[in-house]
Parts: sequence; structure tokens; C-alpha cells
Amino acid sequence: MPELPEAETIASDLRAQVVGSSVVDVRVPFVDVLAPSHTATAFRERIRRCRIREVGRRGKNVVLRLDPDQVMVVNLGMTGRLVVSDSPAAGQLRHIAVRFELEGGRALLYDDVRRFGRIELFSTEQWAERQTELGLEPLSDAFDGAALYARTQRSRSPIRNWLLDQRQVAGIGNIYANEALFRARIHPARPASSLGIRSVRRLRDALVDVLREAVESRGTTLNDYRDGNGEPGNFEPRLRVYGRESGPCPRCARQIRRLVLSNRSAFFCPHCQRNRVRT
DNA sequence: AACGCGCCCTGTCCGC
DNA sequence: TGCGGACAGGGCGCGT
Repeated sequence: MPELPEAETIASDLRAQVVGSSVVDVRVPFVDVLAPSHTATAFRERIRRCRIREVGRRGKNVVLRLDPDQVMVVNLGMTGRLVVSDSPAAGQLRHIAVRFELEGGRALLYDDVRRFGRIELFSTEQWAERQTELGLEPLSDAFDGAALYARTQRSRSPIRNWLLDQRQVAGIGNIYANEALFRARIHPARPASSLGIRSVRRLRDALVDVLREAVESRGTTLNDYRDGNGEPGNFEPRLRVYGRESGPCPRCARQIRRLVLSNRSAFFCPHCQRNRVRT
């Protein structure tokens, strides 16, 4: 569920509230959200008495750096939430999978209805190594048209599918992939390698724009997403095609259509995103 | 070896 | 009201 803007919002909310706090204890009601290499006991022993030094983001992952030196990476899957316990909405959580008890009686709660999320601990070196498997950061200086074009050239997958591959660009999920393709006027089924440099530059700009705007709006809440205080994001009304099948295209007013690519919905305007190759 | 598919799990909604 | 099926923002493992 959470993509880059949602992970970014959560990271900034948590940063303001838990940096400097120490973890005094850990409870793991649902072990299956821990990476398979962690038992609940070993996980608890590694985390307790650690101090949260920094909260950041890489792709869709919320990254907590701890002292003594250790990195806790949270991938929220579809329904994962990280909420501080003293937020008014914390009481509504019904599927708490991990509780990080903090000094002073507060807690950082990891809630996850579907339990598709994963929490994994790394050393700084291990995390650096693992990050080499993640692709470009869309909001970094390295994310320019040339870098994106070099990568799209190597794949014949439909561009919508390609954008979901975290090894290529990190942080894009189904919502923002579809929104960026609409803005760049590229049909979602176009093979990645069929895009010319001009299309790829438009796509790059569209991705940066939509992600920045969504961060500004604190993310998109369709159903489950909540920020670090348990509150929904505000970007949903600004979506132009995602979830708007049969609705009017905001550009030409024709009907938005849905198509299924690799078992996941793609939303597009058949008029504005016409450049489809025959299938 | 790039790519697509099924699956992990729970909840909601829609048609009958 | 109940029930079955489709669907949901992600990502892994598998087979081809």
C-alpha cells in the first residue's frame, strides 16, 4: 500500500516524535512480520535498550537507525502502519503486530491487517549491501532522463510493470505508476524499451511532479494508509486516473478505462495515452 | 535470465 | 441475510 510519498510522510512524522527515545522493551504478537531470519526473542534482544538516532526512507522502506549502530528497516506491505501510541487514532488499531515500548511509557506501534509487511534488522554494512539491490531514488539528483532511459532500454516489460520493479526505480507503486504514465501521456502497456528519450524525459518529470505533490499532500489514502499519527493522507482527490474507471478523463473528458497487466489494474485514458503497440 | 504468475492474509464490496 | 467471487497501495519464489 504505502509507496514513496506515504513512507516519506510516516518517516517525517516519526522523526519528530521518536528520535532520541530509547526502546525499553519489544512485544511481537505476530512473528510473521519479522524477516524469516529473526526469531521474536532474538529480535527483542537486539532492539531493547537501543536509542532511535534517526528516521529516514529508502524507496518504500521506513529506515530507523539505532544506537548502538544498527538499522531497522520496515517495509509496510499493503496495510502496514507505524503509529506512535499517544496519537488519538492509536486506539483504533486492531492488528498490532509489534509494539516497541519506549522510555516514558509511550510506544511505537506496528499494525498490519494483512501482515504482508516485513521488519528486518541489519548492520550498517549489511544495509549498504542490501541497498545496492534497490534502484534509483526518484527525488534524488541522480534521477534524470538519461539514467531512466538507460534502464528502460534494457526491458521489454510493459512500462507500468517495469515501474513497479524496485530494482529499477525505488518507491513507485501502482498508484503513482499509473498517475505518472497519465501525466506523461504514455500507454501503460507500452514495452519499456519502446519509449524514446523524449517520452522517458516526460515520464521522469511526471514521476517527480506527482511524487512531490503527493508528499506535499501527505500521501494517498484509499482505505488503509495512515500517517505516523494515525491520520489519512489528502492526495486521493488529486488522483487523475487511479481508481477512476468509467469516470471522465480530466484532460479530454472521455472515459477512463481499466486494464489488467500481470494481475494488477492499470488505469488510463485511451485517447490521451494512445501510443499502444499491438498486443 | 527476464518475465509473468500464484500466493501470502484479511477485509470490503457487489451481485445473486 | 447469506454466500461466493473479485479486488486491494507489495513482494517473494517459482517455472519457463
